[in-house]
Amino acid sequence: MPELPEVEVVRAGLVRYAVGRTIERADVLHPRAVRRHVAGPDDFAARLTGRQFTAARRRGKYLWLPVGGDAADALLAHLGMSGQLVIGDPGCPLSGHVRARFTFADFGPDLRFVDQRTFGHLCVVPMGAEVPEPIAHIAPDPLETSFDPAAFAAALRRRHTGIKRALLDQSLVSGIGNIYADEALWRARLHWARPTETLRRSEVERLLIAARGVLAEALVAGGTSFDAMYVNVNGESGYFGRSLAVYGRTALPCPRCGERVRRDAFMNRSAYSCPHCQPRPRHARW
DNA sequence: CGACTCTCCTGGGTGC
DNA sequence: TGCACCCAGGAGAGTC
Repeated sequence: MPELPEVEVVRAGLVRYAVGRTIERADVLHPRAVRRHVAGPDDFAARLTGRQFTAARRRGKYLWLPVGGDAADALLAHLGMSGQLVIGDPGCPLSGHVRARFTFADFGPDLRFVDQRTFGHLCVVPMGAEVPEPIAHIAPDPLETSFDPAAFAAALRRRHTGIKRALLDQSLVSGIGNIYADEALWRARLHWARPTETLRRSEVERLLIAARGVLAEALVAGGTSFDAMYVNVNGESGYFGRSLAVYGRTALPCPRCGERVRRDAFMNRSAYSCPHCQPRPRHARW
């Protein structure tokens, strides 16, 4: 699933393969892909046709590509669970899950938005501020220079919820999803249901170091892939999956102590942790 | 406003 | 073999 490292790998690929190119045609192949573009698929395509991608930016799991021209607009994208932005040969037939395609005036490789589970989306938004208005509520991510660790620690301890739920809240800290939340908590030796208001400063500090570490290492590895669900713009998979300590490793040994990894039901999904390194707190909250 | 649940979607896996 | 189910999960809408 694309989280911060995977989205950043895609962003870097877009800088290389899309920025500087002029869109000749935008085709929406599945209306759901542009459901957040309220004016509809035709308007979406019209707003991009003939315009040039001038940059590729990211905040958390959101990507946007400003387009040059009369209006200051940007193509905003979220990959959801299974979304990919990949380059392709315009002469080759499109696979079944291509939801949108952009062809370029230079007749070079096209850009395809592929999304099997259709949780991802694209829209064209006005670029007024530093960050597009629809994602103004998304907090900086832990690798951004504008990320304020002290403000994060204070906000975290004002919350009354479980630490994992807080890590997944993109308005508190962005870029972290189910995989890296579990991995960061394991590194920091914190249980996922630990109440945020009981966290000590030193524990928040440990958690931030853990989160930054796991995100940075995954980024270097090109992201996490379990299958072809996540790929870079060239269709290649990352290899961080082999470095995961607990995520998806039910009953396998904890790399630190050897205890068997447990899987708990959490918010209609899963939380993976080590029963020894991450003991359940007295007053669990989730 | 904060905390929390529900909903959207597809295809691979599983149990009967 | 077929079919009903379950599961993966990001984030916004909705509820209390």
